[in-house]
Amino acid sequence: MTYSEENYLKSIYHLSTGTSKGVTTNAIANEMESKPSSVTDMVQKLAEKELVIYIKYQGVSLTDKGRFTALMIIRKHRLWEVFLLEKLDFSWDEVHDVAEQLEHIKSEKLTNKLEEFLDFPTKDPHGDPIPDREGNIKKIDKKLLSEVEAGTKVICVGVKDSSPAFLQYLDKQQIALGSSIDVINKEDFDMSLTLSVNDKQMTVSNKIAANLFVKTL
Amino acid sequence: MTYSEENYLKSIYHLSTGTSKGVTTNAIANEMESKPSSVTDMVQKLAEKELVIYIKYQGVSLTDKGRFTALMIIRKHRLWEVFLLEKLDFSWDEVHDVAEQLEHIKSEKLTNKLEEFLDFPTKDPHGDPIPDREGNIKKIDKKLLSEVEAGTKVICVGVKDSSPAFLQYLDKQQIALGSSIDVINKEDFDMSLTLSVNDKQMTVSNKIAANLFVKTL
DNA sequence: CCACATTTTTAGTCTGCTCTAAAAAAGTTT
DNA sequence: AAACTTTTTTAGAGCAGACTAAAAATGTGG
Repeated sequence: MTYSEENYLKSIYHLSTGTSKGVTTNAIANEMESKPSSVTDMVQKLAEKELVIYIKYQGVSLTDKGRFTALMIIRKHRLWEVFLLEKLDFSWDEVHDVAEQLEHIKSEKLTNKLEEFLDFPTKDPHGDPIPDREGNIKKIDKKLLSEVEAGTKVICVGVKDSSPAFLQYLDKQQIALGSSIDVINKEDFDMSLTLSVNDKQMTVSNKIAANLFVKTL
Repeated sequence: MTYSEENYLKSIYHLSTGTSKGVTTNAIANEMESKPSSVTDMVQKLAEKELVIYIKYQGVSLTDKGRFTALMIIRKHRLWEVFLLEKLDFSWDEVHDVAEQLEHIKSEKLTNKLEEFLDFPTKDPHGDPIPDREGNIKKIDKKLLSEVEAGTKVICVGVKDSSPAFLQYLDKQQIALGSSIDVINKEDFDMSLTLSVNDKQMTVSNKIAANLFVKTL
């Protein structure tokens, strides 16, 4: 299994959660910042290895084997993110790029020992669930902060946009995973929200709220 | 800098310590389990990047830039070995293969944070010194156990052969880094040694003794 | 110092992954 | 359903890294 094949499987996995239809070559090329023709090539190779099912002009979907492989890569990625944040004091926005490299390290023992060392975390620093060693992944019920009614108390469980700019904004506002958020008011005019986060009052735009996942209590 | 280029630099570094002459393509091919013609190709590429000095038919040597790069890879390798052994409970013989992958992760911040997390170790689990972030590496004065006179007390500081078979043998005999070894007798006939290790008496062959580095007190 | 063996390089080929440009299929409009 | 647009695939080519086989340089023994 090459570095490149692993990245394709990961992208296909991410694109196929939520839809039951096949993922298009264009979508994959877009996600991976490559070209559709390159995707076609690689997807044919993955189909030969029985990691995906590929029907010409119809898109791609993962086989059980392919899905498991993808989940193991995601497992590694998210475990390393936890390690970087909790043990090495990386910040929320710095973990992704390094984890992108670490996810390709091949050693089942390493992955499982790391999981143990971290005390079997179930979520990564962005609030996404970590698959277990059998490839089981829990769906976390979460909604966007922008969909919450005024007067509701919620807890921050993740982000939709994980760009450094957004994550740094959240750091600055002291909004982190697990932060308790009280929606005080929702302005009809621009859908901006007045919040109370850790007893500090603030106003955030609808764009911010539409990128923050929360859990109602 | 590619994965492959890094491995070449590392090999050239290891082969050039001890000799002042250029390293031959044959020696590199041998070390890397590849072919001399492949080495010639790569070495020319490294010379263009000013990482090595290469004179046709005369061998290769590292430039300052190349040596620094090699030392940073070795630094990462050895820090990861310490991490695997101390934090994840890997055994002496299991660390190498995984560290071989981890040494290629590109993030200066990761390396330095890892070093800090491990409390700035100066040696890896095989007793080899860890270069600091400026590329300084301490020479450790050590001799082979086979060269020690009978009646001398020494401390185990490293291994010459680091094959799993040898390391597993040492584990079984409970010989580890830092073990105190008392050379009780040296048999003239076959040069085998009678030792006292942690108050346990044992006999080892000359071959064993010729692969164990020790420090006299 | 010539002949032979060894080492090292060159030339040409292969594989994996990517790309551009062109062709083919699918989807959309009217 | 024909004409047009978009998506997707094919064809051909490039680059990195490795290899084999052959040629060139070096080293060595008589």
